[in-house]
Amino acid sequence: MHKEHTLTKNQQIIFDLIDKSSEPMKAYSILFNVQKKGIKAPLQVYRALDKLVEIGKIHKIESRNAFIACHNSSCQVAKATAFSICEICEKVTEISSAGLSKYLANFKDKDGMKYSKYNLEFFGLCKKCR
Amino acid sequence: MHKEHTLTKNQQIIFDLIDKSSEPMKAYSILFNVQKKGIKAPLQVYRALDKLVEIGKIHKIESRNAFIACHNSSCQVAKATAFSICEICEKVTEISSAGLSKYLANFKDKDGMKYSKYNLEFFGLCKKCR
DNA sequence: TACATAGTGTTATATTATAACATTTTAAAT
DNA sequence: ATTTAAAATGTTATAATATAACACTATGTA
Repeated sequence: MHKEHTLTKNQQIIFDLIDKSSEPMKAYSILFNVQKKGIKAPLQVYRALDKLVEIGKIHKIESRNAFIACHNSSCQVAKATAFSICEICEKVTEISSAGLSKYLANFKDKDGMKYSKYNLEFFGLCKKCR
Repeated sequence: MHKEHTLTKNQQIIFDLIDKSSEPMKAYSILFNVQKKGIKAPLQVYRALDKLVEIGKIHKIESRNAFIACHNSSCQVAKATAFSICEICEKVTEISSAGLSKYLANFKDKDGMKYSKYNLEFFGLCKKCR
């Protein structure tokens, strides 16, 4: 469960936009969409994005440089994320699997190193595109 | 095991550089380093990088926009990659765990979707930085 | 109130990556 | 050896992604 944060005006505007979107949004597409609300510069977008990622309200899809809203209460504040990505239609879905999170949270490498955070991106074809 | 490819001149120059590097290299740092060998433009670098990634000789660390040579014969041609990343010194290590690759290669989500490819990045502190 | 922390607005610039087009090299198949 | 198709190259220009630096404002709290 997310710790509750009161979002600031810019954060709220940008979160709402991403949350309503059915697909991951890129920073400059976000910028274009919020210009009518007074957010004019890339930095204003990136600062809000950084904060939203930090508090776990959104996630960055690293392989796509794009952002989606978090809909997974078990992804402890951006620390453990997993996504499936369709290589044709680019649909991205957050994976919510207790088994997977448990496996990865407990994974230790050969040196016995335990990790505080991970990001996993699966690629394949979604139902529609198969 | 990698299918053997004969690298072209540019590919070989760029692979050698990355392979010798003890840390992931970024595209423009690569460019700077190979300019004395006649590779003058970003596109020449990116094309070689694309090909090297495609054939599995190097991997892209998505969260860092950087490239490392593959030292893991089990990462079937760029289809199944896992890395550990130190958040302080930025040291990146390719993870070679039969258990992990088996688990992820066989992972199916709720829709029974099976994936053809994945990339996993773990974050934490390396031995030195702890 | 005063203080610290976080957020904002703005301009400029750095960094990462691709488009488009002409040419050359390579490998394989006659 | 010659043709041919695919891959790679060289080049200029530009697109897309992201941060630096600085002045200022809002917010919470001691």
